Amino acid sequence: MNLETKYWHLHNHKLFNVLNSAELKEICLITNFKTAKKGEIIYFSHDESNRVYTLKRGTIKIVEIDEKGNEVVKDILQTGDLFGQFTLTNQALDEYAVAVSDYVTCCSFKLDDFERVIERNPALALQYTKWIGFRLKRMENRYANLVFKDVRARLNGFLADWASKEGTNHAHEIILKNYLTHQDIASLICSTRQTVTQLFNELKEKNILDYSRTEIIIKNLAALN
Amino acid sequence: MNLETKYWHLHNHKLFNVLNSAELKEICLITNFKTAKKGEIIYFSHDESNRVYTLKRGTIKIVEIDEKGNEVVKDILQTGDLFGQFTLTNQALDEYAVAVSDYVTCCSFKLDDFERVIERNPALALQYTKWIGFRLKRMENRYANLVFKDVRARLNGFLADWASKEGTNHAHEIILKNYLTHQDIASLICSTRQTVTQLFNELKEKNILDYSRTEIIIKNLAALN
DNA sequence: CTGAAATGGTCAGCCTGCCGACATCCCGTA
DNA sequence: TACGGGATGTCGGCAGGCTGACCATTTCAG
Repeated sequence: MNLETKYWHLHNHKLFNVLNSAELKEICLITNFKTAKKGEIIYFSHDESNRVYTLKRGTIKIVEIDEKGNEVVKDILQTGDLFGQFTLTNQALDEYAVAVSDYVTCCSFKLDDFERVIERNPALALQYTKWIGFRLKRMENRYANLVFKDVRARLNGFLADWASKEGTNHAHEIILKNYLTHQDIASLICSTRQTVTQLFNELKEKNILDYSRTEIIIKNLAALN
Repeated sequence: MNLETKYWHLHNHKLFNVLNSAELKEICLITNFKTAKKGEIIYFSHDESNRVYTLKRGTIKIVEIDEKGNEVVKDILQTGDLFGQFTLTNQALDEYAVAVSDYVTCCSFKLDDFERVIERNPALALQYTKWIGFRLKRMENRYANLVFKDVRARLNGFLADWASKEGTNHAHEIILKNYLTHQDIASLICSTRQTVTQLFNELKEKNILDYSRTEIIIKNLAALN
């Protein structure tokens, strides 16, 4: 990929828009680009040199693995998000990132290079710090959810959240393109496939939503709270 | 509190030791100090101007409150830790900090002031970012614990952790000064008082530990894993 | 010293939601 | 169009651990 394209890609990123064009060009030099199709694995925490990734396009999921080999979908990330060793520490949990949509594009930096850039750009540093702060807040929220709410409330909250992020309005209905399986959703809200299926059918019965394998139509958003 | 004392307080902090003395003196000017005794509340997220705190001495606990008024001990912090609006965003969960030990000392900055300092000190920015990253990692771990482990495993893990942080060795035994109630512990590992009591007695029965209201003596650390 | 409040101990009952098992449905591919 | 694998639907069983209830013990202020 040539520098022009890289420049264009980074230019509009919320994280890098605090940089002037000279600084941006400098970053372009240390950037690596990568593309992936649906189902392809983008990064593996243990067989990878320490890298920070930003997602330029598409949707990916981050899957965490515990000692016993259980897998849990830890996060769904959209365009603009960061993943990999973005905490700037090199001790990672066992996790990998996999493309959920087609045409995923992301760029990455070596941890060391990125640190050096941050050290020279205070505005970027501040921006980046806030970014991570956001992630921490988000994680704290998820934790609180798990502590305070039951499965039903967590699913409802998840759906409301999803709708507000990616839903498109169509005459009192909100339509969601569904790229997640019940298993994925279960994993995200920390439950099991069966329970999710059951709750989905319950919601359908109550006429709160309709769904198929490809989309979810929310008819009564208010009922999810 | 005079500048000399402030200077001395900040000098050895892991976060601020990347600054030279001129920079440090500058920070001293915007610092506020506060002391508290056991049981006193140090900060309340909603009736407080946005501030970042660092704990200079003593132990505190962070308590989170949900919409229904349920309280959960979110964290126990030791000397050197950060709390308050340290993510540099001004939207906080409902929480407060309360002194657990006597003679708690902490210093605080206004969010804006602190941001300005960070913007001018890239090294500090980097250090600070790593700090928050560390907190994020810790939070992710707690989340994973909740997802993967049952209550017994969580309690064992919690005790092992505690022992490694604050335990003092005495002839094959590890002694912990116990400033937490069963209720506190339950809250931290996301369980209930009764269950914690029950598990503690089980551990005592198996001769893995002894405990009273004031201390916990771990006799067989290995058995906790 | 005394009484109230906080903490710890114990138990029966029950409920959420996990687990295993199996049937069915959908969809891409050959 | 037939096949196979992944995704979804459904159900009974059951257990971890929460709930409420009550009492004993310790702590601490007045």
